[in-house]
Amino acid sequence: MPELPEVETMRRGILPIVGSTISDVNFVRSRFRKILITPRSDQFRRKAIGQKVVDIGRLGKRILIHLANENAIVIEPRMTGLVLLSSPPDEEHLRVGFQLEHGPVEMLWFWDRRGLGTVRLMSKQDQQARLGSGQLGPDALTITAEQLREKLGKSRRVIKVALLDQKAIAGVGNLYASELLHVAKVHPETRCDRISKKQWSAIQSAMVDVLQEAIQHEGSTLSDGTYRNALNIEGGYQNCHRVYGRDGMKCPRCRTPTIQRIVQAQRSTFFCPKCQKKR
DNA sequence: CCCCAGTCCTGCGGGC
DNA sequence: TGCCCGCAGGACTGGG
Repeated sequence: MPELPEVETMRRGILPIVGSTISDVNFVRSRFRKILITPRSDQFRRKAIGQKVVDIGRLGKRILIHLANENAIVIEPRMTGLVLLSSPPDEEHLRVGFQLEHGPVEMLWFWDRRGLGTVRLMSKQDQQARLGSGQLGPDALTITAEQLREKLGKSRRVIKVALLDQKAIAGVGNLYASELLHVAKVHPETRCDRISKKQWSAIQSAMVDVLQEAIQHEGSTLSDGTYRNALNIEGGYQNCHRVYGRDGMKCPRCRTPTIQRIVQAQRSTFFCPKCQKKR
């Protein structure tokens, strides 16, 4: 479930490798389906080995490891992927190992239990094609209320489902969509084209507040315990959730036990019907 | 354009 | 106790 706060925590965790040189790349054979790695191993290795890591960025739910040759290793953890500097939770789900030199650590791992994650080495052109505005919307931390309204304001989709559309806005996933709508006091089934200018501003500022707050707590580790930071330590934001996973429990704002779970686009949504009125 | 259902994948918890 | 099934939801795809 890594969303923007978890991926940002991973990014910060691996910042110490900036300045290191990649001395080897190994794709670990596992008994499971190979995760999606492009290009194939020999080409990947040729373009990555010997390259210095010059910066580590993030766009939405993707980590970008920028190399001196202007290529970038783009990691998408998806559901269960982890980027680690310390020893991984287990050996059997290790997917990629990057050996490093001239820096403080010797290895960067990509570990992924379910194997839905991807690791792609992209040229400058690939990055523009795959991460440009045609494919990925502005990052959730920097999009303005005006941009948000431009992107979604005419859509007939309901707001909670629309917030998950990475082409419109990058970084929000299922968990934080519920959380931010609760803070913004907007009902998750509100159609985008019925949302007022004032509400778009409330959504945008709630989004930034919730995501920043979650980053400060190093993300959310749910009961399956999968998500960890780069040092294999759990996040703390799960203890701060207002509505996610709390159906039947007390709303932290209005204090009445009204939190409800509904299903939208085959995904769980949690909200307080008292605080988040439908218009 | 939009929406929905199916797909990938593993681990888990509930029900019998 | 053991087995099966449904669920979790990142992104993507094909059909309507």
